[in-house]
Order: sequence, then structure tokens, then C-alpha cells
Amino acid sequence: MTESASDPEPLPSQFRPAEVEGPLYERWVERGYFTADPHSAKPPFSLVIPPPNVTGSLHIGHALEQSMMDAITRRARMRGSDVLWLPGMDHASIGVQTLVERHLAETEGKGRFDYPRAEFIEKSWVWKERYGGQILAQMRRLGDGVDWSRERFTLDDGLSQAVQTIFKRLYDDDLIYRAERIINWCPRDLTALSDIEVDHAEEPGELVSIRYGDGAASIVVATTRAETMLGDTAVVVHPDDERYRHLVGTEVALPLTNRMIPILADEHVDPAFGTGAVKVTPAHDPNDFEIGRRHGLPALTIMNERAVITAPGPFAGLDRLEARYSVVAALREDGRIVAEKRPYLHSVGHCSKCDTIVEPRLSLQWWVRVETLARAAADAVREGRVVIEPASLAPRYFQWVENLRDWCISRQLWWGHRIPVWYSPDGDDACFGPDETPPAGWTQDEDVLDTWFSSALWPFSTLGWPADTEDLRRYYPTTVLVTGYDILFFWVVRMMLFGLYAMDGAVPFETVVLHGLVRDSSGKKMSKSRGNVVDPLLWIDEYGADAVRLSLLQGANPGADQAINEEWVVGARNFGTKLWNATRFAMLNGATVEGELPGAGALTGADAWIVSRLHRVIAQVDALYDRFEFAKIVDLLYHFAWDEVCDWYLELAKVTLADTELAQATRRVLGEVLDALLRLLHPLIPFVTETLWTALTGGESVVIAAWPTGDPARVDRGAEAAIEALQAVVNEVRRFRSDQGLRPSQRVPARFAGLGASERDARALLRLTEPGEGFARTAALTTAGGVRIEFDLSGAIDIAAERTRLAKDLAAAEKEKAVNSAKLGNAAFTAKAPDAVVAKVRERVATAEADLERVRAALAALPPG
RNA sequence: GGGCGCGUAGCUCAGUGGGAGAGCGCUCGCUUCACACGCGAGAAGUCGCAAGUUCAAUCCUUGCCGUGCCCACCA
Repeated sequence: MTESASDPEPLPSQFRPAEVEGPLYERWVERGYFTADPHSAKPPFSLVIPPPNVTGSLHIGHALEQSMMDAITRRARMRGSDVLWLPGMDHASIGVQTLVERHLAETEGKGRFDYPRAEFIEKSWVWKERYGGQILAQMRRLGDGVDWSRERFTLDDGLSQAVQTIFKRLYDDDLIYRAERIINWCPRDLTALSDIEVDHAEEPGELVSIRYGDGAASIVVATTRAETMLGDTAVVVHPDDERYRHLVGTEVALPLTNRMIPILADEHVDPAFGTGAVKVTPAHDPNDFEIGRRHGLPALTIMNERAVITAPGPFAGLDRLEARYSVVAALREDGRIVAEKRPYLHSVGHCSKCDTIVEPRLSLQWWVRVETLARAAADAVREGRVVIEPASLAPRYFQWVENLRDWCISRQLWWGHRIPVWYSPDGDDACFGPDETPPAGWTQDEDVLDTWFSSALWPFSTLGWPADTEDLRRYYPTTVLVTGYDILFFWVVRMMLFGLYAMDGAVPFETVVLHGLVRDSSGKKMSKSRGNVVDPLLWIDEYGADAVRLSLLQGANPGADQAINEEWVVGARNFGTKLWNATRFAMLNGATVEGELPGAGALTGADAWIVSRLHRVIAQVDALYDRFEFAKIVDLLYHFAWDEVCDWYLELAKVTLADTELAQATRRVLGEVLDALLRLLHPLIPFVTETLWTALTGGESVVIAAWPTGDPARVDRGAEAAIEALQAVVNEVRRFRSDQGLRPSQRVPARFAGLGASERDARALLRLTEPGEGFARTAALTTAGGVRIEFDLSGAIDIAAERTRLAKDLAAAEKEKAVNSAKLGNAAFTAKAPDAVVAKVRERVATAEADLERVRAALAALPPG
């Protein structure tokens, strides 16, 4: 840095995000801008962060989600609300436990069961501190205006009390129960999983057909899981299936064992599939379990929790996949394999955390009875008490909530909320609340709760529930929830279930704003295996947080996935630089926010125009915020700032700034427009706007500045029309100059007719000088406004090029006239089309005729040659 | 199998029953006194295909093709 202390420039020549973002953020936090005040007279506006899992670091999707929330809350704050954006993290029970186990295996070579439970949990807390801290640091880098004084964690004391309280309430209401059913079991993580923690994938397997029994009493069944036959307790056929009618009620010998099993009839069977006969393994298949229950069949468990065969015999001790191979081999040897289809493509469920093939397992677990809760959750949305944005995603919500099955909430894990049920030595069970003490000698259930159980309480547990706190009364229901559509089922639905239940029918949030997934530049899903994952922090380091935020919001169409690419971020960074230079120019030229802005009638030319445009834009931005249309908000402000303010207004201001009479008004308008523009952009790009706004206005912080108000009285149609006419002339002449190969710097003499007060502006923008002595007309240009411009090109004009271009214009105008005249000639059109449409077509014919006129005149004015 | 969505410029995406748009990329020109992370000019699309409704279809309806997602089932 070689800048001298007397450097007259109020701003350095370039914005350096890395140097200013950190200090700016810490100042905002220290000054308490983000701290909610329940005693404030302002209206409350609240939202809770979807708590990131403490499994690692933030990804680009978090950056998008938090950019949206930050924009929403910063604007709400500027609009005069008492804003609470509550931050926190989720303990992510199975997610973290899996990672900790993996970490311990790598570092200490030990498994989970090599540690006492308490020690394992201790190690998990160490993990939480490490990665949780990383996540919080990333949120600060992004600029999240969260209330750090209210940060929560799903496993902290208060939230644990909330979990225990609602568990007991549900238990007492008979909405939580314990039952033995088939659940999804991960043989590696050794825990039950809910349906949505299982990912299904089409995979090649085998379908083998096996003959059970012999001779006339035999029946052929097909299976993809031959090893489960060891636990078969029946064969079922469809009751109407003529092929097997004679066998129903008889028994058949189960191969490889000495057991006789019944052949039964059940509606579940599809006679058209396979042989129409199904083997039934009630302990290892959910459908078979239901069949078994209907017919009172025994359920034989033939595997242990690690999916190793326990059924006595030659297969005992084999893993399920080894057993499958061995069982088929043994059957083949017995001549019982009738058919084999391999590969056979079918859907296989995998543990969403460790990818192990899940094993349906008969198991005693805790369940939430969802029927009544789900009905209330559906009603709340149907009745409009909760609004889903975009509305097009509401069917997804209903599809889920209306087909919800009871929720398995117990997990055979250690990291999480332990189930608050105790058992007496006699085996009785009872649930105890946070302030109750179980009788001596009773022991607590070993299992913990599904991580989503505590997440479901997040909108009110974080505010102090079950205590009747000031925060809870003021900030519940929360105003808006921002989250990905992919989490609708996991989280949003469950918050609805529990929120309505715990809060006596009060919804957890008034609006759900759903965003899509951030994908790579060609629209592919980001994944570690593809190697196309981008780390938002790397981009923040290189281009600044504002650039990353803006590039993400620029693509954020409601509920839709978006592609992201480094080039997008570069473009967003460039926009920040543009703003920087525009503000720098304004300040170097005495832009001011002091004093009253001259009234609408007192402004002239470009000053009146840009103020008018500003107020239109403010109104449009407000309307777009109401629908959370971030991509459109960015588009609108981007083009207003770049095209209108920078490309046109600043250039026109250069003219008036040189005029002693007009300069003062322009300095004030410059200050006014940039002040408002920076406020409008602040929720999107907080750092650069803060730097520029404080420099421009001398104000304390744009964070606490007022959001601009659109004033219809400031809209000046006359001023807009005048500048539009000027723009038409300037564009036309620029095209002429470019076609003619005239250097931008070359000053060209020209004579105007018909442009009036804007002539000086046009001359300045176009570098046209007054005609001097000996001005000889060599070319004339007329424009749509009836303006005529004559050039003295001293023979330098490329007449052939100009003639070609004019011929092209002529053809376009002729076509335009023909097309629209034809419409007017169509009686059906003039009779049935709305008057406004007909009038518009008439106008287009008139415009085309005028264009024809001027192009012909221009052609005629061309010198021969 | 059920449901939802998408197919618009080279790429990523907006959009509307009545004149096809943006960003990036591309071409040409420019050290024009805020900015080359810039300025100016320009090229580029049978709006997936077909039929229908309509005075009028990129937009509405139906079918087809392609593509993505969600749910269920897959013995």
C-alpha cells in the first residue's frame, strides 16, 4: 500500500472482501444488531435455522439456504421488525455415531462395544465440539445474522427436557407404544431404522424357483432370498387360483429341514407373478409378517442381529449372503431348483448412513401412533394456516402426510436422547418426566430416540418449551421456515405433527419456503463419488461471501434445483466491483444524502427519470419478496443497478455535474439513488453494501437502516418517456457509428433536429460536436421519435455498408407492417380480439409505417455511390 | 405400478393466449477522465414431435418421444 494520508479518494480503487468481511461481521455481532429483544415495541419476526448436523462442515446447499434466510431476516429487520433468527445444530444421532465409530476404528482400532457407553458418549461430545465449531465459523464467514445469544443444540439440557416431556405426554395419551414388528435393521450399525432412513436401489440379484414337497403334493415357490426358506412357516396361494385349490389346507415338506408347513390361501398373493405361490417367512419379511399374523403362523427368527444364520444345521454361522449361495447349492444338489434367473433386477434397501443392505427384522421397538397427528398436520395446510411456497410442492406434502405409517422411534444406539422409560425388576414399564424420579431398582430403556424426534420439536423446544417463556410466547409460531424440498418428509412433516400436538393446535410456522438442490454446472447432483462437490468456503476465500451469496440467490427459483459454477461466482463478484466503482464515482463527484430531495416536479432530465425508476423498482422488489422469488429479485436489482444506474444514469450525470446550475440536484439524486440501491441490495450482499453505504452516507450501519419505501408519487411518466426517447436516439447513433467503424474516441460533427432539451446529453454520450465551418451533409439519420441527425463525415462514410443496413431495416419494417395489416384485415380478429389487442396492432402498423418513412428518407439522403 | 415435474440461444435457466428473454460463452471495435472484474456494437433459437381448441398457441387439451424426481411394490 503506497497510498498517502492525503489521498483524496474516499474509497480505495478496489474492494477486498477478505480484508473487511471478518471485522464487519464481528462488529455487527458486538453491537447486538442480531439480538432479538422480546421487550421491543416492534412486531416480532422469527425463524429457526434448520439445524445443520454436526457431522462435518457446511456444503453449498447450506450456503444457499442460509443466504435465503439471511436475506429474509435482514430485510425484515430493516422494515422495522424485532427479528429472531435462532441458530443451532442437530446431534444427528446415527450420523454422528457412525462417523465417531469409523474415527475410533481408524485411530484406536476399536469398535463401539470396546468402550463403556459413557466413554463412547464422551468421545462423541469431543467430536461435536470440533465439528460444531467448524460449522459455526462457516456461518460467520457467510455473514449469517443469527442471534448467537440464543444458540441451541438438540442434545443440550433444555432440549433434552423438551424431548422427555413430549415423550411422556404422548405415552400418557397412548400415542407412543411398544410393539414387536418387522423393522428395517442395519446389521452393521446394529440398530433399527425408520422407513425413510432406507435408500432403495435397483440391483441385480437372483430369482430362484424351488420345489417344496414331492409328487402331486409339491408346489414351486420363487424367491430372491433363498436363505430365508430356513424360516418359512407356510406357503400361500391366491384363494381363487384353480391351480392350487386342491393343495390349500394340506401340508408340504420344507426342503433341507424336517419341518412340515401348511399351504394356505391369502388375498395378498398375485397369481400372475412367478408361480403364484409364495413362501412365507414371517420373521424376515414385512409382507410375510402380515400374512403370518392373519393366519396365526409362528415367526421363526433364523438370523442374529449381524445377519448371521442361527438356525441349527449346516448353515448356522454363515453370513446371510454366504448362506444364500450355500442354500441354493444344497437345493440344487437335491434337485429342487426348478428355475434360476440371474441376474434378476430388483429393488434392494440400504442403510442411508453406511450403505449396508438392510435386513427386515422382527423386533420389539417403540412407535409413534401417527394417525390423529397426521390428520391435524394435513388439515393445517389444507386450511391455509400453514402456507407452502411454492404451492406446486404442496401435493408432495399431502402425498406424504396422508400415507404416513406409524413411526419407529427407537434406535439401538448410544448417541442421542435416551428413551425415558424405566422397567421394574418384574418387567413392568413406566414413563417418567424430567422432574420425576423412577423408583429405586428400576432400569432405564437402553435405546435412544430417532434423531428426528428431537428435530421435530425444534421450533418450540429452542424457545424454552415446555417452560412458558417470554421467547416462546413472543416468537412462536415462527414466521417462516426455509428448507429444502428433500427434507419435507424427514423434518417438516414431523415438526407439524409435534408442533400442533405440543402447542395446542398452534402451527410451528406460518409459511414454509422450499428451495431446491444445488447441482454442478451441468445440472448433476453433487456427490463425493462424482468428485463434483464444491466447498463454498473456497469460493468465499477467493471471491468473497457476497459473491457466493449472490450467485446462489441468482439461481434460486422457488422449489427448483439450480446449477452453480465458478463462473457464476465470478460474475457476482464483478457486480460487487461495479457497485464499488459506481459509489466511488459518486463520492468523487460530491454525491450527498444531506438535505431534502427536490420534489418530483423540481427534478429534470435524467435525475427525474432515475428517481422514478427507483421507486418502481422498490415496489417490484417488495412484491417479489412476498413470494420469495430470489432469482427474480437479484435479476431486477442487477439490471437496475448495472444497466440503468451505471450505464445510463452515471453517464448522463457526468453532463449535469459539469453544469453549475444542475450539479447540486444531481449530487443529491446520486446520493439518494445509491443510498436506496445499497439498502435494497444489503440483504443479498451485506458486506460490500455495508462498506459502501457507511462511506457514502456516514451512517452507523446499513444493517439497521430503514428499508426503502416505494412512493407512487415519485413515478414520473414524462421523465421516463423523455429518457426513453433519448436512449432510442443514442442507440441508433451508436449502431451507426459502430457500423461505420468510427472510433469511440473520434469526435464527429453533427447537426440535430427535434431532440429538444436532450440534445446536450446525446452529444455528450455520442461524442458529437457542433458543426463548424464548411459543414457538408454527407449522411442523415432519423429515428423513431422523429429526430433527425446529420453528419459531416468528410467522405469517410462507408455508403455501401450503410445502404446494406438500411435495406435490412426496410425489410424488417415492411414485414412488420404486412403481418399486422393482415391481422387487421381478418374480420374474425377485429371482431373477437380484445379492443386493447386490436389497438396495439393498429399502433404497430402505424409505427412500421413511420419506420418505413424514416428509413426511406435516410436512404434518399445517402450520397450516391 | 401410482404421482409430480421438465424439454425455450452453445451452456445454465427465466417467461407469456396477441411483438422470443437473461447471465455466461461467442464475433467485431475500444487504454472514452468510476470500473478491462470494464465500455460500445453484433451474431445466434422450426420455444421436443404430432394432432386438437381458439380470430390467434412457445403458453391451454390429448397423444407420442426424451429426461429427472418422489412414493409403493417387486415372493
